[in-house]
Amino acid sequence: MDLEARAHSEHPEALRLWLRLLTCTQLIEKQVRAGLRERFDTTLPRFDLMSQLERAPEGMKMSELSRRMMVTGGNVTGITDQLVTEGLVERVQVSGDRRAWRVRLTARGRRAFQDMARQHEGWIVEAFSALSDKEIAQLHKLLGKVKADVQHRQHPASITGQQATPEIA
Amino acid sequence: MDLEARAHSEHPEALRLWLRLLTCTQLIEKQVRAGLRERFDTTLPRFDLMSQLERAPEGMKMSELSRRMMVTGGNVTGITDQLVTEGLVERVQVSGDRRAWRVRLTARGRRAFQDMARQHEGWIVEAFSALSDKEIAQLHKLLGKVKADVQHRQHPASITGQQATPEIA
DNA sequence: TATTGTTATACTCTATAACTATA
DNA sequence: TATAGTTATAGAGTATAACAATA
Repeated sequence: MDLEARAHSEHPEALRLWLRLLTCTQLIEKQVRAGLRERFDTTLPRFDLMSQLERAPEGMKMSELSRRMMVTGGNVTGITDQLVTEGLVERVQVSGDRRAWRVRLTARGRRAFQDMARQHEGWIVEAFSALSDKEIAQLHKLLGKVKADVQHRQHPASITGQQATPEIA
Repeated sequence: MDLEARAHSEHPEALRLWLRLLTCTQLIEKQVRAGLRERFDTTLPRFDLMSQLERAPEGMKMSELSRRMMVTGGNVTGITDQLVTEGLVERVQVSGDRRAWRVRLTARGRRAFQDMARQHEGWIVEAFSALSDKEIAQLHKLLGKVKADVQHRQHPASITGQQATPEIA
């Protein structure tokens, strides 16, 4: 991997691809953030945390949330505190380790999330409405290669292979 | 576009695609931000501004920078101020409109940018090294459809069609 | 000693809105 | 009046590091 050996503009296609990828993500992300703020008075990280918990009915430890959300632990504490105050999630003791918590959605949190998730899915479906089902699958597959490769390069020893982890990095 | 009519999880493929797109972008973006900070003590928005100027030898107005960078005008003022202080860009009067400026790279700014751009390109080429040239072209094309469609939906009257524009939004 | 989670802090990035100067 | 740019401000989002409690 000799970066210097790569002459400038020898690979302009990769660069153009990156700029386009970044633009697409930013465009969609801005729409989603605005929608979450306007309709549900919430933010993307809060929505992200709740969506992680929705698929873990028995809850998830702070450290696991941190890893999956790709942010450091202090931030997870802050977001969790907000959601606890609003009664949307709760901290439950982990039996056998009195340092750790499991965070899980409350009944109210689950209802609130389902409401948001339905709207959110509508925004996303609309964002990709220019693509056919086949094209969506193609895009998904190509990005899968990129993701696996980048993650492998960032965390060669990782076996879980699900998400990058700022806590480890 | 009846969002309510779209039953939950009726289009899980679009949702999965979005999560993967977001993850890929975040993974690469974190690498780029870290690299710019560690090696050049700079940030992505600063790099972005300079890269816009590199392709406009005669400079670019603040409003055009704002539109292309997809951020509001106040932020462009702040970033430009920093770069002016460091001697990397300069403000030039626009003849015929005493309200406006052209911002352009100084000779030193151009040299500094070329240095950063070479490294940056290396990081990006590496990030997409799992893809063949053909796959990169496919991905670029598919994302092009998404971009055009999302932008058209956000700014139906726009003729330029290059970038979303927070100043208009 | 190492790990889980919390606290405190600081900085980047961004949008909003009020403002000045000019068109 | 409208536009170009600036200023002031507030808030989201994030990382770092020091810390307490427990393993």
